[in-house]
Amino acid sequence: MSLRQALLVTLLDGEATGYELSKRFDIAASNFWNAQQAQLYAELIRMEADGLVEATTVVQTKRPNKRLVKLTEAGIQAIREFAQEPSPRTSLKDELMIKATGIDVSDAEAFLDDLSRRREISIALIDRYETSVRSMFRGRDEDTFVRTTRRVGPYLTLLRGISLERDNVAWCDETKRIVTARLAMRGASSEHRVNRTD
Amino acid sequence: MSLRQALLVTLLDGEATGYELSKRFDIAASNFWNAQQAQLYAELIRMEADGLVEATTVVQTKRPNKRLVKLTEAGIQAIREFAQEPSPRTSLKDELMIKATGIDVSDAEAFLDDLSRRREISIALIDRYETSVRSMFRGRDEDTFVRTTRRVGPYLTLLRGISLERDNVAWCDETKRIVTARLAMRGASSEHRVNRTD
DNA sequence: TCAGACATGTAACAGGTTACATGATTGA
DNA sequence: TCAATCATGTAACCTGTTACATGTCTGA
Repeated sequence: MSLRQALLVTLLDGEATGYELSKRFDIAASNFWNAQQAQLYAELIRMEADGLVEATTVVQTKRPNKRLVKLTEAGIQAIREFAQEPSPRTSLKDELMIKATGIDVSDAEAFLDDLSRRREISIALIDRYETSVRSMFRGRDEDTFVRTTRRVGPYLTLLRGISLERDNVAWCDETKRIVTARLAMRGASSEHRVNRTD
Repeated sequence: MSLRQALLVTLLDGEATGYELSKRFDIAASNFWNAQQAQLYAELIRMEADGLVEATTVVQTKRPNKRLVKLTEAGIQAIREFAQEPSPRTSLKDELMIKATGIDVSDAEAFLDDLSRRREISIALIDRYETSVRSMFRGRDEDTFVRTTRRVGPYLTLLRGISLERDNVAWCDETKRIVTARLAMRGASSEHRVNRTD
């Protein structure tokens, strides 16, 4: 149940509506957590019942009414308690890796398409994360930023996101190289590949 | 429902019992998928019903009987069909990143402990993955291996696993540096930190 | 005029986790 | 003798996903 904790730390950026939170989540937390908005609204209701957040309804005339959610002292306390427990290892699920494992029995073309799609997504994410870093720095260099900012947490996760996506790009390039080389070979000389003991 | 596909490609390494599969999964698939064994046995039963795998019961006297599971033609076909569909973006969930985001209100010591635990795990995984690569290569260099091996898929995912864990180590080191620097600062000079506009 | 942003929720279903049940064999 | 390995499964519970419901405002 760490969706709850993910929401709590996201609320450190200030109060928000469920709708805003789901966007903030997409931008700020996208490199380490994900959630559907249906799940998010449900969890917010439970968090309110447990006293971790407070909600005030803002009546709007031109829009549906909204519920502004903010952290309570108990919510901040819950973040501190969570920090005391050791974290399990990252669990990741990447369908592209399943396909990579099965490449030797599958169609290489479709896999290469998937690879280049993934590469583009990663490039776009790097750009987004780097823009976030620049706006956090506000002209300061890294050292000054780290010494003077009130919140360094979001910067740490952005660093991880950037290196993760750069690595993704590098892997896509390397994999494309290997898969294309084998494709080219297959056409050229199938006689070399008979009776291998591999 | 890609646990199914993850199991299918894992079975490309040859037939196995559910028990063996769960271990193989831990070793070979741990850098891109995870599953509980309860889930795995249940899925294998469904896969058998769908004709993707065949199971034969091996009677044992000194051990409980076991069911050897292997891929059918339909199973291999299912891998091919899966490869045709585009993959969604990776979904990752990393509690350590939640803690990093909340570091500014939490206890830094506990976080640093978690960091060094994570670092150790990553170091151990790199070692394990590199051993796997060496045993795959069987003395060949990368280029020769790629040109002559029957299955390059597992190598591709190992490459991703190695770079992922190296990156993890680098992030842990960088993060430790930043967090310790801020810790040291806090004690030294709180007057510098009053009335910042940040 | 039409898509997309704003805004909150419910219901049904699918997927994943934890605990339990059973019990012999093997190596430290 | 004690923990780990081999070996398969069920049941209860928790989490996560998809589809649906509703309706206005704003900008292209």
